[in-house]
Amino acid sequence: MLGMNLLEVLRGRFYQALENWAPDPATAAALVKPATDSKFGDYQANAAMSLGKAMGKPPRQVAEELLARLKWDDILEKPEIAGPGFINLKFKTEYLEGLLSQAAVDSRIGISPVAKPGRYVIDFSGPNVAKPMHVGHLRSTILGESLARLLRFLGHDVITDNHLGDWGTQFGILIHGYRTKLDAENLKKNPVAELARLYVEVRKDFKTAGDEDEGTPGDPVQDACRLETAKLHRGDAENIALWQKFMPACLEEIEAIYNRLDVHFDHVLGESFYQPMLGGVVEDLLARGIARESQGAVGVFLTEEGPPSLIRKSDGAFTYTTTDLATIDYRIREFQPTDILYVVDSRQALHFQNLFETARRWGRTGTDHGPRLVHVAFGSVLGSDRKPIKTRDGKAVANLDQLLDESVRLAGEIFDANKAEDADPSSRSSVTEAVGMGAVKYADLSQNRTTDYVFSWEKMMAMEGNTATYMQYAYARCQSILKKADVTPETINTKASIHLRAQEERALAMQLLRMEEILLVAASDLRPNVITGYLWDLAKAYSVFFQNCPVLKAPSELLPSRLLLCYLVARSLRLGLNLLGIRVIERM
RNA sequence: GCACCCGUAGCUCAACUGGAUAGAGCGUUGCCCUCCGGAGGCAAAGGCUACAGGUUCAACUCCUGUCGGGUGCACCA
Repeated sequence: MLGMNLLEVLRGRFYQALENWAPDPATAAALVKPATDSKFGDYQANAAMSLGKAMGKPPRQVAEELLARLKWDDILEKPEIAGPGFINLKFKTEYLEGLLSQAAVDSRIGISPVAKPGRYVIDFSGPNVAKPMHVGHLRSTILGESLARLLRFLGHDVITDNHLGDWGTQFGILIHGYRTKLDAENLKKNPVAELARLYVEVRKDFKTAGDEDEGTPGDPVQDACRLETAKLHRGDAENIALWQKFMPACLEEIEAIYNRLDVHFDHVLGESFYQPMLGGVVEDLLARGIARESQGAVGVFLTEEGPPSLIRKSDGAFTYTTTDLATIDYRIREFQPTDILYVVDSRQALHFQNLFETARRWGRTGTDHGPRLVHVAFGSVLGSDRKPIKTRDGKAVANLDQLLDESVRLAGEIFDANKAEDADPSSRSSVTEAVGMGAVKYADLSQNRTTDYVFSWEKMMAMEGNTATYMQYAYARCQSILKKADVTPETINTKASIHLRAQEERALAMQLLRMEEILLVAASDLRPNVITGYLWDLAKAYSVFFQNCPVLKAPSELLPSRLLLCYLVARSLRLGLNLLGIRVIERM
């Protein structure tokens, strides 16, 4: 299945033409890009302008000489030079037809796995257990799952790991609640609900209503909770036993959300898992002179003047930096990854910068050894007032489970309003769940992760424009046509020859053939919104095709070709949505 | 005080990492249902890309400064 990536084909051709002729052929070949406007063709080569300077010739002359060296006539129409020296490239339609025919019979729709797979450890979601999950956890969870699916599909070895906050101060709160406010009966009947209740009840007694579990000295309730946490960390048998008693219920609660979101982890190694290793980490860093004592604490001083990263507090407790260092060490030993991705809020950028630098000094990573450590940062979730949503802002938005329920409820309204000719009432719950989850995920993934995310039901549930629902709908329409033509994935003639007569057919074909190129961009940038942008373009191209090219009523010589186009669109949409963690629906 | 991120149409966001006339959705204004699913399509209006310099054949993109917003900076994670 060679040669399906149009961009790579062209770059390869240009590289050959440039080699032994122009300086730095690789860089110049990389200047082959998708056309900025379809009226210029399919792709364009922008190398002549800069080469003109380097070679001391007019750019248009460089373009002409370059074209004379380029082998194009088997796959391209005659390239044209435009403007200051742009080379416009347009594929021969027969070439596109041939590639689509190959894609139609290929289980991966013609998308090749990468030549050199890496091994990625992806650290995402990482909620604090025993605290209700809220919208803030959504982005990491959704983004991480999508990146895992994308990299895996491209042939990389992917290891997902949920680094749970299962050793923090929230357990002090729970233990204190357990000792003072327990409803023993309820704990037996419904442990998840009772623990959630205890957490909320104790938090109500805090003097300050912040987002943090700790912070106000002199608050008797907080002091009591802190004491319980300290006892737990010191290895107090009673508190350890309580922790072990609480954990299954905590895990059960988050597991339910993950199931609903169709999110899965290969490993769930929380902070507690690394506790036995922390003392050794500190000792080793001290012994190597990377960390030193200061004011009773132990820290890594990365700059002369700035504050250190503490790895042991003056009370002897370790910090999350210590845990993260132990985690890096463990992952390198256990998995030998080429890359470790941290899908975490951009507010922790400084922490990761310091962490990665410390890991480097520790010898765990370097330019010639160890994994690439990447903080896949994303913006905050904001309310409609553009202020970050805090847990305590409450409302219907804060609690994740309620949010998902609301999304499904809204999807139900849409389902009921829809007058689908063959609506199947028995499928209502599965359809609304898929539409509801899809809407939430897509709204998030379709936005560049680096920017803050304004939470809006209106936008999330919008059924027009670039949304999950539109994609799911486009998919269902494809399926509907195939069904009416009485073909199935098993019976459709995938070997029928493809004819791209109308310009709408050709435009759709180009879009279909660009998927590999797009997925590679999405993967190298770790940005799923590249995929949603592609799906939106594909769906629009399909819609235009659909509007202008009858399928079922097509002339008999075109019918198999157009059916095959519908089939390929359906498969591409399904694949793209699947990489985003969104399910398709056969009828909706 | 220091550091990092961000200022793009009325609103929410793109712009494939330096390419041609900065694009979508919502909202606004017009069209298109005897037609495979109108959750659609076509068109119009809307911009000094915060501002001022600089680099370049070419700047939303890179550099410097100014203004405005966000976030983070020794014992929370």
